[in-house]
Amino acid sequence: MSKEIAELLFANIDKKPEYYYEKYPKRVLPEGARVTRFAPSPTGFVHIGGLFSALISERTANLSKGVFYLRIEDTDKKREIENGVTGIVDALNNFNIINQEGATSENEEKGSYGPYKQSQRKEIYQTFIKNIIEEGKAYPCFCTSEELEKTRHKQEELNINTGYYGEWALYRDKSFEEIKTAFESGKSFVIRIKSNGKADKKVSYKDVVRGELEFPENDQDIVICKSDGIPTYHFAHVVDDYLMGTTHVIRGEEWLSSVPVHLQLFQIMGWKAPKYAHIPTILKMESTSKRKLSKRKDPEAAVSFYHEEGYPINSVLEYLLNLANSSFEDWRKLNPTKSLFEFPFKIEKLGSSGALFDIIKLIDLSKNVIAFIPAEEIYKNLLEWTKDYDKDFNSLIEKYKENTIKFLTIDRTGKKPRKDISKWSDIKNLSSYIFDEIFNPEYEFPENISKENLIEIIKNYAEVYSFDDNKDEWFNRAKDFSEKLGYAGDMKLYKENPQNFKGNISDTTNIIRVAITGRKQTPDLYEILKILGLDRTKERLEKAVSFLSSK
RNA sequence: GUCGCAUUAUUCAAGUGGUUAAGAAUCAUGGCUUUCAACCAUGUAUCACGGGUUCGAUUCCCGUAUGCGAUACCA
Repeated sequence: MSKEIAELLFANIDKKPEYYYEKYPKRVLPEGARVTRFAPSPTGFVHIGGLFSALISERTANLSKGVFYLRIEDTDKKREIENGVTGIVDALNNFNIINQEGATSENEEKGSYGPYKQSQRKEIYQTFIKNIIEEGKAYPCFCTSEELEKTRHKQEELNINTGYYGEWALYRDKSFEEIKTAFESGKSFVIRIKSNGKADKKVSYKDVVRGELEFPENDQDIVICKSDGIPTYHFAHVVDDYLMGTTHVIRGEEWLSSVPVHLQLFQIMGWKAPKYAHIPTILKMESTSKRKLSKRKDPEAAVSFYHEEGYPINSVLEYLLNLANSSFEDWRKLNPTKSLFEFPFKIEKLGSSGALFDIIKLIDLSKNVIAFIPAEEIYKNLLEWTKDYDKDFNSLIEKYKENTIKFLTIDRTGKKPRKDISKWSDIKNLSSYIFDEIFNPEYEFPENISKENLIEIIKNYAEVYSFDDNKDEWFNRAKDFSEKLGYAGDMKLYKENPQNFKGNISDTTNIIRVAITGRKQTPDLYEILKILGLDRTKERLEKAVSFLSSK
């Protein structure tokens, strides 16, 4: 009888499972190689949690000499957005996460286990569905949503578990004739599995990150094929990951509760289930409660945010890697110059609790990453980034390429490079004083020095400054000039008897700094003066004096 | 309601039946420095709570609380 049902429902399907077993042979891979995938739905931008998951999958595959592929789970046409696939591919590529197989753009893909878009695999799913109907393991259900609703209400009244199971599974044991009548009347139907699970029995399995876990068996006759003929996620997952040879399913913890269903589905299909690794969600603190990063409220949820802000790719990747394996930090300390792709990442070492996204930590990490990038390379990145996000600044740094690089070089050489840049977008503000076009000083002079003294210092400095000094000469000159005006040139002397001086060299050099750059914090002043050149230095000093005089 | 997962400082976290409970960020204080940054030093945890098992529990067990998730013809 089940054969007739299968034929009735899926007359158009003429292939057998064997066809696909042959078409997609077992992968030939080295011992221990892991095959993983990133399987998003094209329903919006890529979430930072998605990138996290993709990174972990990619690392797990590549470190084991396996395969990482990208599968598009577009079985829900209602939620799909335009160019969703391109968005995903771009997002991954922007972060140097490259899939060996799968989608490469909206309608293109590579690899021999495709198609990698679920919407194009309908025939495959239906072949397997037809097959298990024939075997009597699945059946059509013609219930309307009203009928299902009614069942649910009744169950709620009786205070028992809701759902489609056991005696509540209305179409489970219908005769062929009844099914035929319903089918021929054109009623829409779904395909459900005939669950053999018992809610009072337990299944256990070993999760790669969480260890031994135990759940009640699934007793629901869950839907595997929707009325539009497209399978549900659950069924598509089982078929795809089997045929594509996935060894490790890495996904968010929201799937944990579905594991019994998936295990059961594999068992029904007669296939060996892959290993599962359920990774924690990335959360955000809001007032006092933790919550999932939300696409609507949190700009930092979208990976494009990091791109737009100009965080280096590696900063974001290192941050995520560190979230995944906290030993990353120690490794990085021991291997400051190695590529992050050499880090012996272990999915087994993942924590299982949700981590708060900590942008302050990201910023710190990013400063460290940028500190070790040579100036020329920073310049290249900056040029690239400003091209997309700050055209004006882009033309400025192109025009003054040499000065920009010189500026970026200050305090960047040696073992302890300056750590003041956390993202490309910081640079404009940090460097604004070397470009006359955007120099707009606020003159944050120290409060404890009188206006007259400030003017005196600046005017005198304009007279003694010599462009040709080397650094030592320059500093000695600053010392002499400070002492002449009554400021201590030697900090030790000053600290012993501060009352003997009007101030110290730190005051005078700082005043010069503010006069030249408009601000209190800058890298090495000597180098800045070198970049500006003699004329502009004088000009700046005059400008500061007239600013002060006019106050 | 039912089921599952989680809980070590402000944050990320390592780790163990007996330890001074790693490390990193943040914050605070001090030091060094011509400024800032950096750097150095120091400080910050009754290991959620309550019971048990044990000579001994943060670690094992049971409850409670809180958070998160699942309970769809969404993924």
